[in-house]
Amino acid sequence: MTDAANPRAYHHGNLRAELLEQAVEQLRDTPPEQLSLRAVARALGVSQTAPYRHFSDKEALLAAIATRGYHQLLSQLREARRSASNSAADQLRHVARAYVDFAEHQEQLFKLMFGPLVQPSAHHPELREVSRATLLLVQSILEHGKEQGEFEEQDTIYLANAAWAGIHGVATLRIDAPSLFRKHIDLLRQIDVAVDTFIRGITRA
Amino acid sequence: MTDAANPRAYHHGNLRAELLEQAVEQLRDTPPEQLSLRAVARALGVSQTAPYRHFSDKEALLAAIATRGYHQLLSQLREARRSASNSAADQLRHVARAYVDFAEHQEQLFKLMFGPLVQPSAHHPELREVSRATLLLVQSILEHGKEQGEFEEQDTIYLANAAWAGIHGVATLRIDAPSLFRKHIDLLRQIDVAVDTFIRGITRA
DNA sequence: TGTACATCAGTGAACGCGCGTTCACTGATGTAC
DNA sequence: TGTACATCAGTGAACGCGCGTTCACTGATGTAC
Repeated sequence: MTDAANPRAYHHGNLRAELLEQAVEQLRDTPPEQLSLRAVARALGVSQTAPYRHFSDKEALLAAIATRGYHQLLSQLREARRSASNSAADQLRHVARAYVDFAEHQEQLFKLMFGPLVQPSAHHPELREVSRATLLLVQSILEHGKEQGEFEEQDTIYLANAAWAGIHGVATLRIDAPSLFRKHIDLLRQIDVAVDTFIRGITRA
Repeated sequence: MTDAANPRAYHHGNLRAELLEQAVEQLRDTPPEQLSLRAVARALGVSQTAPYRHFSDKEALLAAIATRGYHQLLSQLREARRSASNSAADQLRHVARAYVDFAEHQEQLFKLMFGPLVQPSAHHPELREVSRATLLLVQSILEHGKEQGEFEEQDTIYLANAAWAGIHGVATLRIDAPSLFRKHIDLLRQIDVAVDTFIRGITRA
């Protein structure tokens, strides 16, 4: 999102965008709880109070990052679905891979998005909306499967939640229990086993 | 674990046990990252350096708490399995409920156990062992199901991971995405849908 | 049973740290005439 | 085109905070004879 015509605006310019970018950068190896406004400003060579021109407080910065993260995740999931065939099962497999991939490559950002620091429900309508859209995507795939006669007719909400939980669980355990879930495990195969088992569980006989 | 004969030992006594207990108590409404050694000591009416008689540093305290947590979780899961019938499917259902129940009632402790603050692999062999035992319990149920001819023959490790991920995902989303996973959702039904779908996916035709 | 001594659990003052946030300010940019 | 002024983005010093940890200490408990 850097202004290309203004790569390093000096006094005026795109500090807001640069703050977001730098914060995401720092989330590459810093847990969200340890992210510090001062450190972000420092890395940008700007005074530690400069961020307050663009964000009312730290929480506002975090919320903006999380929102950005959800947009990114959502667009990657949509892209994954688009790249799959018309089979709902196939779409689910692709989306699951993209989801875990996102968590794998943006670990701390993923944690911020699903952590207690920023709660979608609070005063962030945009954040709320975009996080909801993620779940709706999964629901939509299941609906599609039903319409095509691929899947059994069941309560979509609970089923979608179950599917999402399975995917989210793989992503989370990979991060949170690496000693049990990383060694000797082929991640792609693990995802496929989880998704395929789920699909077999809801496929029309 | 309080020494019953010595409920409030004054100068000597069970400070170590009381520190653990108080820390767990504080984890009832404080995220693990915010748990402070000083606050624990303060709550016990003891000087802020007293804990250093019993734990070499903060991390040692956290590791002890996590170990305790795993023991507790493990024993509750075993109890759940014991209370189920001989059917592997039934056992899985009971264990899943106990797992989510634990996470629901000991949210912050659960996060500590699966968070980055304490890593089982490091210098905590007991922690490592007991966290591994949790996964082995799930594996054992699946093996049992195979032996009884209930379940199909498949790679147990990947299947156990998938089952665990599904359960862990429900527990985690319940905590981390309450706005999407709490309202209008009957938790018990949600668990059953997830487990039953999984079971149907691996049941012998 | 009594004394001398070692050990052990707890004290309290002090250290240095990085943090979020406030405040009054400065100097550059944009606008009206 | 030039001047007067308002606005806006950034500065730098300072605040108060709670933290983990160290240090030299004290006083109670346990042990040997």
